[in-house]
Amino acid sequence: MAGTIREFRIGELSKRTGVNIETIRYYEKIGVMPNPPRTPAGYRGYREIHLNRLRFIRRCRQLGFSMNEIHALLTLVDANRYSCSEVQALTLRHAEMVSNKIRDLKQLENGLRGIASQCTGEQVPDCPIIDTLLEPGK
Amino acid sequence: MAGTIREFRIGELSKRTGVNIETIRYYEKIGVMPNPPRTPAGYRGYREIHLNRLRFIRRCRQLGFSMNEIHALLTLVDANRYSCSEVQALTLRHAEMVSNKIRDLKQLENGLRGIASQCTGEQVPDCPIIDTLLEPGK
DNA sequence: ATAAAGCCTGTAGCTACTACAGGGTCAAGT
DNA sequence: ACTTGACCCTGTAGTAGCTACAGGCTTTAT
Repeated sequence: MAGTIREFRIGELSKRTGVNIETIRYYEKIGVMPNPPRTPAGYRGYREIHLNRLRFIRRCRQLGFSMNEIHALLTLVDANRYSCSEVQALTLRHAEMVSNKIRDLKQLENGLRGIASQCTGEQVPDCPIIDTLLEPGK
Repeated sequence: MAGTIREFRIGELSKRTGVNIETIRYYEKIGVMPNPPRTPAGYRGYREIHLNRLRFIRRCRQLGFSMNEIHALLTLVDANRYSCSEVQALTLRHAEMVSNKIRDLKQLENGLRGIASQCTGEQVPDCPIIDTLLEPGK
């Protein structure tokens, strides 16, 4: 019983991870997922190890890591010579980028609400938003 | 003197707006910038009107509007039958999207800092971040 | 006269996928 | 045995919003 390793197809991998089939094949092409063994008919045969790896990737994506960053993480993991501090550094660097983006978006939102608040909201063809956007000056 | 309309080339338009040359031609191709008149040699000839329009577009982009949204705004402006309330609605709709994005990114940042805080930061090859990412469960 | 700077078109590349087209394979039902 | 439908395969093209050439013409300055 122990030792019985069940293989499954890409469709099952897709359903169990929530990553869609084309995306899995794409991950294989760009090298973040390994080339799995094939059946005689050419079907990909996956195992638990692939499931874990794909979940790892999916979680990283949900955390907003780029494929490059994920690649870096996986390289560390694959080499089995990653150190906690390296991974932490990568993570915090990414968190910095995220908080910068938040800051930018907040400014942007303020800008938008600011110009929108100047509108009367009436049905007149003369709008402070448009006027603002058309103003000269770089 | 008044009435002397100076034409200028794409390079000058680019410098005065901060939008680069290829992007200007791209905007022309997708129809947000008009086809300008050409010199006999085929050079594009721009005037103040183009400058204003391009600045409008650039500002919209800085405010995070998609090209589709900009297209919609410009169509309203071009038809000269826009109403302030339409423009305001479009702007507020966009502001909503921005604040949603901010909310998502904040969650994301919390997630990242949360897992990073579990690290010792030491040079050991065993990392709670990696462990977390490798955990089973969809 | 020539060299440099500027312009032209058109195509390919970037991210991270998604959506086909056109085909092969497999298991179940008749 | 045969057919149907679900599944899988490869490869290409599309998405957004640009950017970066390649290869060639024009204009300007020396």
